[in-house]
Amino acid sequence: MPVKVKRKEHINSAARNLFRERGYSATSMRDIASTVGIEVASLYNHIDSKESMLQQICFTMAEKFLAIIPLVKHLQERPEEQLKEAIRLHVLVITSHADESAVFVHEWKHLSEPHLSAFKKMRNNYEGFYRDLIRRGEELGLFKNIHEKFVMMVLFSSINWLYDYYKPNGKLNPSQISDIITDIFLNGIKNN
Amino acid sequence: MPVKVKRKEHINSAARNLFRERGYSATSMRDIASTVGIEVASLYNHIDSKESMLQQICFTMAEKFLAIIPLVKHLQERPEEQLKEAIRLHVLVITSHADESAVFVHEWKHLSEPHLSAFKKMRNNYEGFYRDLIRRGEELGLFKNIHEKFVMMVLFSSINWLYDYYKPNGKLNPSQISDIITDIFLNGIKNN
DNA sequence: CCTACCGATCGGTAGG
DNA sequence: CCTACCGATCGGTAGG
Repeated sequence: MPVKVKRKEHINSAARNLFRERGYSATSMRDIASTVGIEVASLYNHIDSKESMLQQICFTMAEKFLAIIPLVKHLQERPEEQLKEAIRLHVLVITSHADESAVFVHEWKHLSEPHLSAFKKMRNNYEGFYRDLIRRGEELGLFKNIHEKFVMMVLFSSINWLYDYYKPNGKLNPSQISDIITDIFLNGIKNN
Repeated sequence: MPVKVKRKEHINSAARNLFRERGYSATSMRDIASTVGIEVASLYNHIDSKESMLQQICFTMAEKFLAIIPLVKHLQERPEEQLKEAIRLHVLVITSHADESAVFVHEWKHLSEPHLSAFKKMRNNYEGFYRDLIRRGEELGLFKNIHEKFVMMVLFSSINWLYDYYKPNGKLNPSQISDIITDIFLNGIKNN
């Protein structure tokens, strides 16, 4: 990898990590510079601005999540199996990008317009996909009849904290994690 | 209520709300002052510092949550019923203090020492109570045998986002919310 | 990639 | 409760 690209990646990875640990607002460009080991001014040879780094993280992750939708739809199976597969892929994205996932979940509100609106739109699309799956499961009598938005929220909140739990060398690997989540969640909402 | 107390409460409520909406770091004392309708300097006749307001919120909420433990233990029932009651009370605290709950969940990391350590200790005690309940349920064969820390995390993450969902005039009241959460969660972890 | 520097804003204080 | 102000720090730029 060229030296310049490597340095840029170093800066972005420091930013990701600090944004996650301290939050976007509490992280200064000086923090990032000193983590990387260069002067603040030098950062700007590689990146455009503090917010541009936040944008990159949020939108890259949004795309990774949205890419799950066509993969799952392509399966053409029942809502239960589709949901299972969607959870499996979602967990894979989170566990393989823990820092970025934390920033995606918590720091998007610091985006400025028009990025903020664009981000919310993408997130709504993603959530809508799960709501539809849940609604279809309810209509087919597979799931209990609960307000889909509520069930969707329970699912997402159970899943979106995994970046905090997951450790690459921990007791559970991504596959075991999604199995357990799927087991608890699907048994929880299953009719009978 | 005396005028002075009323003004203080006004300041604290503005702070709670802004800390929740924008985050602690992104909220300035000038934001709080202008929401209340006074000058920044005047804030300091009522409060000690920006962090003192964060401390007040975090520790007041920690105490409200910890107060649930003796109430539940006093019941002397099976883990399943104790867990159900704990969830009911936890949801009540969150739904009746939505702003403070959001701050409690997300902004505690901006506490300085020794408050930060004290806060973490209280939170660990609270989480430990739920882990014990879950472990006892597993030992009695009532719950599936899953790593209790993981189950505890799923439970808390499902519950701690409720401040975002709950609207005082929304479709579900606190009692319905805890019924659904309990239903999904306990069926999810129940043995058969 | 650094030195030197910018205007803006930060939390907070003195003094009345 | 306000006017006036403090030193520190912010994101970012000019110029080499």
